[in-house]
Amino acid sequence: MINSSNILKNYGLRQTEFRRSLIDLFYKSNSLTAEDVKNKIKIKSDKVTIYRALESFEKSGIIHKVPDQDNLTRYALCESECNTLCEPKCRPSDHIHNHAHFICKKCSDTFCIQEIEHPIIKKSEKYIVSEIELTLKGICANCK
Amino acid sequence: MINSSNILKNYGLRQTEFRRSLIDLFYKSNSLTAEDVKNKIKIKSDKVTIYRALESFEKSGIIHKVPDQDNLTRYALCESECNTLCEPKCRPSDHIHNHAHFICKKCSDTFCIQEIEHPIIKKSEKYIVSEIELTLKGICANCK
DNA sequence: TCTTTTAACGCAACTGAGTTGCAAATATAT
DNA sequence: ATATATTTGCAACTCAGTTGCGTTAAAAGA
Repeated sequence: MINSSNILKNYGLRQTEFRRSLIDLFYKSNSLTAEDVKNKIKIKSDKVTIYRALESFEKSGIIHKVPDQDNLTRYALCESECNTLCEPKCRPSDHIHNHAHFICKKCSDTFCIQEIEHPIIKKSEKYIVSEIELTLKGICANCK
Repeated sequence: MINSSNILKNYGLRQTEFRRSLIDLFYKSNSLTAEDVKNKIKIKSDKVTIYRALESFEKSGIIHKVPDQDNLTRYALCESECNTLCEPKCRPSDHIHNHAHFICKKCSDTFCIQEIEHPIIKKSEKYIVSEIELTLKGICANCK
């Protein structure tokens, strides 16, 4: 069973109300910016605390960055495979990111699309590719 | 023949030393941020002037945004098809962007890869896709 | 349980990209 | 030459994200 206490424990992070609440929030959201967190989280806290928790969660591998419409820093737990791997623990390098992201131009909601995989890029002699990102923009189900 | 005066003329923009020089700079560069412009351009000018020229060029269709490593606003003339279309004039909607972008993690240089095309995304009932972005990150030819 | 260690927090002040308002300068049209 | 509309420069601002530092509190150890 996934719960915020276990996740913090598994990743060697401390149990605080705010951090448990932040993990719960991520499990209820497609993706979040620092401002989203500030607006949606029940436990009031300083913006610095929010930024540092996000940074800490990312370093640990609980969340990772996803593209954002307005060049904000946006994070997500993302795909179900990720979440599954996160039990009991997974490091950033363990994450599977071979899927596309969708950005809604109306509501800015940003989520993973499991059913679209990255294209296979054949090796080049010119450059070395270590990451591939495929982003679709348009109108999401809620907004259309 | 492409030259900065003609481009400004074609797009109905005014002939100023700075703007001619800015177009020349774009023809010599893969892509540029406002700061790149500030550092590389010969004609000294205020940052506001740089931002407004970039905005104006983008609206006209001379340049367009490309992804950036550090969430900065980055522009490029981009692909040869684009440049060709830009004679005598092309609007933003005329640009062909069915190609990938490469971002070098070492030097942050960002350029189009003509030889890699966007994957074909089949229509979904859930969401409407209006733009596709394919970005590769890694080490460029100069840095490896 | 008490003490020590160290992660997490909050406040204030800062940085850096990008923006806005406005007046002055200058390119183009008449 | 004069009127016009665009471009420029300065100052002041906004907003996301960061840094320094002293305090609080969770976890580890005796």
